[in-house]
Amino acid sequence: MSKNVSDAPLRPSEVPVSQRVYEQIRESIISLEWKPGTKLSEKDVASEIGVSKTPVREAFIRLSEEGLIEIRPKSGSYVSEISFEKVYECLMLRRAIEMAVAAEAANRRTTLDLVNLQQLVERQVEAAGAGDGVAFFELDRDFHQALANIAAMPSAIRLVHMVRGAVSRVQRLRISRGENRHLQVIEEHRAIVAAMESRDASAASAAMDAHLNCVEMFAKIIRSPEVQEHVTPKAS
Amino acid sequence: MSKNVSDAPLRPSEVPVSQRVYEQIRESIISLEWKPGTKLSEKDVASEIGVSKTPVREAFIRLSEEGLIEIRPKSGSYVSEISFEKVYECLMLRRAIEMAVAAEAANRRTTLDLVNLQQLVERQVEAAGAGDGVAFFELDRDFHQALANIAAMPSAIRLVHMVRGAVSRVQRLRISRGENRHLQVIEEHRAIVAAMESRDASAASAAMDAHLNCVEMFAKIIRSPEVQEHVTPKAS
DNA sequence: AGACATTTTTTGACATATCAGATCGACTCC
DNA sequence: GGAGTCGATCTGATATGTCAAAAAATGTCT
Repeated sequence: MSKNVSDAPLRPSEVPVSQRVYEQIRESIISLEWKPGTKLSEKDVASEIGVSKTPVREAFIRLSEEGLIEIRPKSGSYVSEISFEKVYECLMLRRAIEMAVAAEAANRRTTLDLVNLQQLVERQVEAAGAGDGVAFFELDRDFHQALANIAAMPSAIRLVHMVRGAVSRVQRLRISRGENRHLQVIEEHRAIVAAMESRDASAASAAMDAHLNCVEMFAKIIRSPEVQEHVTPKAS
Repeated sequence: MSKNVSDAPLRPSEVPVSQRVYEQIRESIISLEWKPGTKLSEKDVASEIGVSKTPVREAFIRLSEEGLIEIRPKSGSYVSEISFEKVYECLMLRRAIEMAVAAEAANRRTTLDLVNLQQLVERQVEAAGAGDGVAFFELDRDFHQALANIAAMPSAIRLVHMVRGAVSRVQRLRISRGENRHLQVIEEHRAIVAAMESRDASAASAAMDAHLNCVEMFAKIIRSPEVQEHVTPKAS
């Protein structure tokens, strides 16, 4: 009776604290709430979030593995600087991984998979029509994740997630700028689905290549004036 | 005086304990000294190595991120099972990443880079001639790492490292079997260098594709009887 | 005043302690 | 006899404490 079982079960055990801390810090970094170069003390962050140093430390480890923070032993932890080189590298890596995913998915897709992909694209059409950028963004993520599932490449999701961290900071800036290429994305997704339909691995790979054209993306990013302000000067 | 400064702990600060623990555990897993499914208790491993649980836990986190161990919260940590699906996925991912690296390296390589690559290949020829499998293996690693450096893609190295973990366990088995394709590897490396020389990104990518032909590699792995014994049965 | 040595403080690396969930076996009740 | 239950115990998750290295502040000598 004393235990609340059905009241507002916050599920204190459902999701580990370290995971929550990780996501929270990651969001703070990606949203540029914590600017590049900011010093992060384990103790301070811990007390700010309201947990002990341990989960914060574990989150720091994971974040440093995906390059979002830099841990200088016995000295301090800092939010990683944004460099064009790093952004470009991550764009290339994501493209490479997703091309492989698309190719493999084209080989493995079932009829049901195809239908699901088509539905995802349709829902993206709706979201774009409704001007719901957030939903569109999530559906885009779902689309790529669905491809990874079809390809039976779960690790690819993890790798892409890691690599996207570096890009997200600058992408967020561009998105908030009002720019959107929803209609173009939908067409590109349709091209990928079409390749899936014909089980054409090379076509799927090529369509994904076009979808994640890193050169063009990078050019757009570079042009964005908001990004310029947040990027680290070349001399470093 | 009571503190031993020069006794056994040569450089207590040189390399972090958690890093050493990580490498040690990783080696134990990859060498199959710790077989898939083995239960790893933080406490036991800690006392076995002679450190506290904290660095062990940090090592566990990193190892679980690259899929070598599986942490079941509040229950236990286990050495991950080897599955053909996972091995094949990791082969594909590595190939995809390294193809991108090769393409970018072909675009960026300087004359000095080219010379260094050629020297690396020559040293591989010597190692192969001397039958020094270990040196050959290390030079192979150096070759791929050099490509990543030329391409200015440091994250690629990390990703490949993570992905290789899953493959290393079965590759180790094949290597110990006496099989080696040193001469073939050298030829493939030469093809990559040739593409570098002509700054031909697509040729470099294709050469790397041939070098890391995952279908063929996977077929060889599957055939290997030693591997069969260590892989997890499909039903699981 | 400026460069160097010292100390003081901050910080993360690591150790230890505590807590709560998961497991498994013994026991009970049907 | 078997299914369900309860709890002893093991385990990882988290909190707290300790310590040494690095950076910053201070003092000192030239």
